[in-house]
Amino acid sequence: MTKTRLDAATVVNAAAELLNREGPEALTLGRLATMLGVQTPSLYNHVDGLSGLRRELARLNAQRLAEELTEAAIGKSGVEALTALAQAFRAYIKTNPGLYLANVRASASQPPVDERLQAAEERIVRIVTAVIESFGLKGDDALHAARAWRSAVHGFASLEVSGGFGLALDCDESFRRLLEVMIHGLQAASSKAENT
Amino acid sequence: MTKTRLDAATVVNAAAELLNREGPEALTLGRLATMLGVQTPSLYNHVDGLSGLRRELARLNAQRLAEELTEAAIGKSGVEALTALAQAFRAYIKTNPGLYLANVRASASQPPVDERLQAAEERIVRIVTAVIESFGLKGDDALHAARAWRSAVHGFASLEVSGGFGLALDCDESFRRLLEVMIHGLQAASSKAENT
DNA sequence: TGACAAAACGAATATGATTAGCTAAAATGC
DNA sequence: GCATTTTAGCTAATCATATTCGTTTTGTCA
Repeated sequence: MTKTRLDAATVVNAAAELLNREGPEALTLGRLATMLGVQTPSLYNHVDGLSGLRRELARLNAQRLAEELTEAAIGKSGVEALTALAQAFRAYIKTNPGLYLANVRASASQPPVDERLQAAEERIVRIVTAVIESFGLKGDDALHAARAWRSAVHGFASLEVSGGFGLALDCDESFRRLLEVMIHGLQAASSKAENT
Repeated sequence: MTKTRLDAATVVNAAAELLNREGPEALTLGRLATMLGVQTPSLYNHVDGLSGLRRELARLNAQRLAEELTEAAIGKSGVEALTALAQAFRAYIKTNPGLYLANVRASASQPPVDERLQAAEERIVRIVTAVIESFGLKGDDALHAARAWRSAVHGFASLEVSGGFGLALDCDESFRRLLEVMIHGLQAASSKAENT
């Protein structure tokens, strides 16, 4: 077991783990360096400071999520695909709460978005839209519906992991019902779109 | 116009404004002190450091939101109330993006929650639940439906202000359709609950 | 007016991010 | 295999920010 040298991926993965385990306050270059058995300035050989690290984390988050969603959707369509996608989405956020929530920020500020981040985000949109289309919606109807579906699932899981649901009411049951509501509503939207 | 002395409310309001205007990075005690024409340590007379300030901001956010929702729901019921509530919720987040998003964190960590924060959060849950009940749902059915509704609206507005909707597709129209989907789905859930 | 309490201040300290310059190890080219 | 070049890592120094302390100023009110 020889001590291998650090690389960017190792640094970013360790940062993601720290973020998930101890939350945003804990993500400090010092902590990260200790975790990796190295001095703080050495991290600058692999990431562009704290803000560069945050950019990498945003990319990692989008790529991991796209990965999970892709896998969940393979070989399914219609209601089955929509349900599988929703469950994968929620499971991802529960596994990566810190990483996921760290990337929900009031943005519209950094126009030069990372290329790989943008690619992964487009991939996510494409997967969701494709599944929605397998549901009978096309064009802008599908895009609006994809936004609705994503809002519901993202919103539920965000509130869940951030403790927004105070009450002692079963979250699994709530999620099941949310999906029922969305599927009913989308089916109605789908019928309506056909009569046009 | 004599120079009035500072108080806690002024400090917290200024912090909220800074957060909304320039985002979480910009919220620093130094910036805040400059903004208020005072030296940094003076702020400690009014708030308990940066983490105390963040607690106050969480409370302010919940109270402002509860306020807006209450006002929007007055004198309405059923679909009309649900729609008004959703629009008020979205409008609130668009007006207070920094303040709102700063309080979506992976928590479940600080058990000694501020009393006024908790009161305001309960108030929000009560308003939403009451409106859902005016829709024909009772007991746990109403609570699950309230979670669903809140997930959808919170999710939509969060994604909207954080730039999560990349495409150049009208957000107002997407929101209108999201509400249609939710209302359809909740009506279906309501009919189903009646046959029990 | 005089005493008390609250607010503000300057100075000092601690932590964390960042930069610079140096060294040693690893990769590369011959 | 050896010389050159690149790269990772280090120490030391600097900067920004949060926080504490003791003191001074400023309002309040008896």
